[in-house]
Amino acid sequence: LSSTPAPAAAPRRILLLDCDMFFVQVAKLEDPEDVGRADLLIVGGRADGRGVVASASYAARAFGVRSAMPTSQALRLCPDARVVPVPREACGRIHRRIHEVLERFTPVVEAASIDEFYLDLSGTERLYGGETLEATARRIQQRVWEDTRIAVSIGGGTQRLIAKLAVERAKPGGVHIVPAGSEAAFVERLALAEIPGVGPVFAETLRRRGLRTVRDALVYDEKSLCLWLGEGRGRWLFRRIRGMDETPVAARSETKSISHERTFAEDIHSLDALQARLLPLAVDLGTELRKNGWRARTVTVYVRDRDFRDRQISRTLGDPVESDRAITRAALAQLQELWRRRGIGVRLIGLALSNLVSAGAQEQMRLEGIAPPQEDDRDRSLARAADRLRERFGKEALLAGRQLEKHPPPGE
DNA sequence: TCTGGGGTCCTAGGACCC
DNA sequence: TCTGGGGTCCTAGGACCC
Repeated sequence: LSSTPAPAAAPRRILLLDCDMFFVQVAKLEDPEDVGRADLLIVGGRADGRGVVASASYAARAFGVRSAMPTSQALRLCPDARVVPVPREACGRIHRRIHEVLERFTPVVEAASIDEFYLDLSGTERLYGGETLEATARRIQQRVWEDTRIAVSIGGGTQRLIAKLAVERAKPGGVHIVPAGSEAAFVERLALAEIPGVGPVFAETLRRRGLRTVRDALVYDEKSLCLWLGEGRGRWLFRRIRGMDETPVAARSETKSISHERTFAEDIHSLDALQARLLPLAVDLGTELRKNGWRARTVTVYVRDRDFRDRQISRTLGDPVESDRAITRAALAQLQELWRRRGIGVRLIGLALSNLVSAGAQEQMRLEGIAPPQEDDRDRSLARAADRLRERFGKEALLAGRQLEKHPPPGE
């Protein structure tokens, strides 16, 4: 170890901007079914009742309504609430507009989710005339409101973890900055379950060790924590409860996987019916894959059984594929195998594509004659032709013919 | 009470190779 | 005759987040 101390780096200036009850705000702006003025508003139901709350207005929360709660339960707590579906398209659109606004303040913007953005303002002190981080945060908040009519809360500090914890203090609609040097003291007051990344299961593991608060855990050295929790989680927790988090803010890395899943109004008890529900997922995912210029090497089919058991089969193909034909063929085979292993009522089916590669960059280096290719040029051109037709005539134009016969589109 | 949909990351075991 | 390590890739399951 060197005896010369490294020069102290200037503390970073990181903000986390969090849109307050984002789905509710977007729903009110879009005003479907005239819910703009509804006080008691729940976003995220489903007509068949098998839905959960994505977001609820503060007035509805006063009745005990919470995110991820079954909508049916929420309506028992708050019978007068209006329920609307998540306005997906609008959420994406407004997300992108907020992102654009933030990029005017710093190029280092990371979208952490649909409604959260990290900003690294390190090195902008001179640009902003020595303005405090708090003052900058308030200007950003004001500008987002003016340009998008979305109210946001902002937390700030020298690290992502601190900004994330601080924003909880800022809600609703405020700004909370943790001064440099007081990170450890800020974290010390918390319960372990409040640390991002400590979920219900981990919290219970810690509780069984007698650890409930950060203070409880601070007395143990790294070795003990690693012994109890394993190397990875022990070290992770040791650093987190001291407010240590060097993770940089960076634009999100490329997408790793894409997936679609569908929960049925009623459990499905036949392989035929399951296959019919899998096909549109495959076509939608294939379309998305090709639109982004990707190919996928791994296909995963998963189900949630009637008894809430989740099962999956994933297969990695010899070559990455992009055609509906190849995706569908793999997916159907995997579904059959899932059904063979346990043919019980199914409430949800899902399909995921991962191991994504860019179709352009993919080297054509496979060894001929080892194994038949998963798809050929004809499959790929067919899929692309189908994409063009769907673009012109709508999604229903080309769903598998069998599909249309069994499930005719609603007449109008 | 009766549990959505979209993701990321981690772990552990087995296959396979050197 | 009894049993190496290390590395990578794949698979299944699960925790966690919004």
